[in-house]
Amino acid sequence: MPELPEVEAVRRIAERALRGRRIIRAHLSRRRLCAPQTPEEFTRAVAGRRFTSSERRGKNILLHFDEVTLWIHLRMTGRLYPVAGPQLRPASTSAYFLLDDGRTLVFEDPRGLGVMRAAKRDEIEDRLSGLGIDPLSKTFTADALASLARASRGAVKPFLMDQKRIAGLGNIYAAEALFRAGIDPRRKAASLSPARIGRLREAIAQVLVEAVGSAERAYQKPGAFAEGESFHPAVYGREGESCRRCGCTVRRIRQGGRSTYFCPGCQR
DNA sequence: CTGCCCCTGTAA
DNA sequence: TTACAGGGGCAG
Repeated sequence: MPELPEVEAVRRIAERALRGRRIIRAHLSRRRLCAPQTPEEFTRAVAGRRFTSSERRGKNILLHFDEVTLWIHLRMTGRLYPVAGPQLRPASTSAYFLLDDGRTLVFEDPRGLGVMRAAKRDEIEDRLSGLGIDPLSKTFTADALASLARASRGAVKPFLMDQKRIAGLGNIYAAEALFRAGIDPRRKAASLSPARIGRLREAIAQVLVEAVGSAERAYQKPGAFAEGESFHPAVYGREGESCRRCGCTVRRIRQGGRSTYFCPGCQR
């Protein structure tokens, strides 16, 4: 579920819950979550730590504490959110952190693909050093996108989802950005004209900023971790429906083992 | 690049 | 029952 906008919203919410706080203790009920670290090593590493700051790198969340950094990747179905007390965490919780103000930070993950690790900041930084440009950063310029595109050989949609080039775009927002830029997802990234690269860069930034806002609003609603509550995709998940802009039927194809949705009328 | 894997839930 | 799901790592 989470791409950059959802991850950024989760980070902001976690930051607010953790500011000025200390972790009393942690509990993990799914060993794989922190592998190869053992749950014992993990919980010992974070117990008693005081929160200092947080950051996001692509779809990764880094929570810095004195002496230790907590790295979290939500993958497909991970959820991280604070609840008022320990008794309020749901049965599907795979980890939780008791805070010194009585609240609990819950990590829920029905599919169990999410990952977490507690380690020194440098070690975490090393692991993330291969990530590409964050599309919300100032360095994500048309020139930067152009040089990345020139170096690629494949279709633009899988190109946009490659975290080593651009960090944070996933299946939904890659498709939505291409729709806004009017680009066929099957086109070779290297074949895009400078004008189209410029439009694509703009579309990416625009769709992500919009979606961060929606995600934050959706997550803040009590009880609802409902996704896409306010963000309405133009093409994603709309196979067979008509394009709201040109009326053509939205198509679904496969690229890199995943569904790509696009409008054959608007995207060329 | 593609295909397969990880794991569980949900819808057709 | 099968296909698919917004993640990524791996081998080929």
